[in-house]
Amino acid sequence: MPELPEVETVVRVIRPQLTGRRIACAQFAIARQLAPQTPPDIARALRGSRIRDVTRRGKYIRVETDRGMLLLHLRMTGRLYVRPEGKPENVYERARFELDNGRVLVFHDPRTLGTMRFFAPHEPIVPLLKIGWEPLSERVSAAALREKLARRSQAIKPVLLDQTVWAGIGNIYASEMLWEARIDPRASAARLSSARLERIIEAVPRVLQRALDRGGTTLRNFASPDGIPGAYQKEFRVYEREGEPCRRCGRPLRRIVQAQRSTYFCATCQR
DNA sequence: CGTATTCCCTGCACGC
DNA sequence: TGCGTGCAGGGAATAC
Repeated sequence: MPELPEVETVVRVIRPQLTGRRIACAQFAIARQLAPQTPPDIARALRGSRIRDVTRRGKYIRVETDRGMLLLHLRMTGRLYVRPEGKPENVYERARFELDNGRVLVFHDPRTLGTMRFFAPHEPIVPLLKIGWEPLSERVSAAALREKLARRSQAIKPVLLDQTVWAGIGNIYASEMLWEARIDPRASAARLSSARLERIIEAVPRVLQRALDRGGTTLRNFASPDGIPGAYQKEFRVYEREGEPCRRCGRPLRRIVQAQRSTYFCATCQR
């Protein structure tokens, strides 16, 4: 379940391992993860390319090469790491990129929900065109947020998951942020007061930065490419804490389902 | 346009 | 112990 802090952690580890390296060979096990492109398409495009940089935008990872950009999304169970050359370590290695230094970049993904696409130079990166603010680097005003939420009839929690508002927020941090901001996840996004919008604007980067400082969250399968698990799950205020006491008021936390996803909150101090 | 629904996929917790 | 069931969920596609 990589969200922004987990994806950023991945990028920080693999970036120095990849920058300047040449991709000697690319192999893909599951064509669907590349659709509408095909394994030979992307393999041909990447063979012999030089990696210039590895960056993040929202939950996307950009592997920028001199031949174009490989855009990766880990979805739920994707992992990226660099390992020594040799046999696949296990059956979940869905893509392998052999480097010019005897190492291999691996896209590891049991559930195969992750995606990979290649963009030629100057080709529009469509998935990134409509994506929203970068929570850790863009300062947002209450007026701008109000405008963005104006025609949204949904509750604020599902709206926080919409990547065209802020990019990088997922289900875990959305609940955590609303607890931090003391806002009811069921509140109508379009009708939030300015004071509440300001609290959200503060909580969004604060929660993500704290999680990033802990190396992200490790629940079932996330680990950074260097194998170090995240520690933010130890600081969950609400996520997966149904029935446990609120750390602010002591009342038992609740779980509800919004837009087919679990939301955790305190009905007493989130208003 | 926005919103709701379905689908993709496998590991794992759970109950019997 | 073994097995079936349902849930985990990001984003695309689809229907309305």
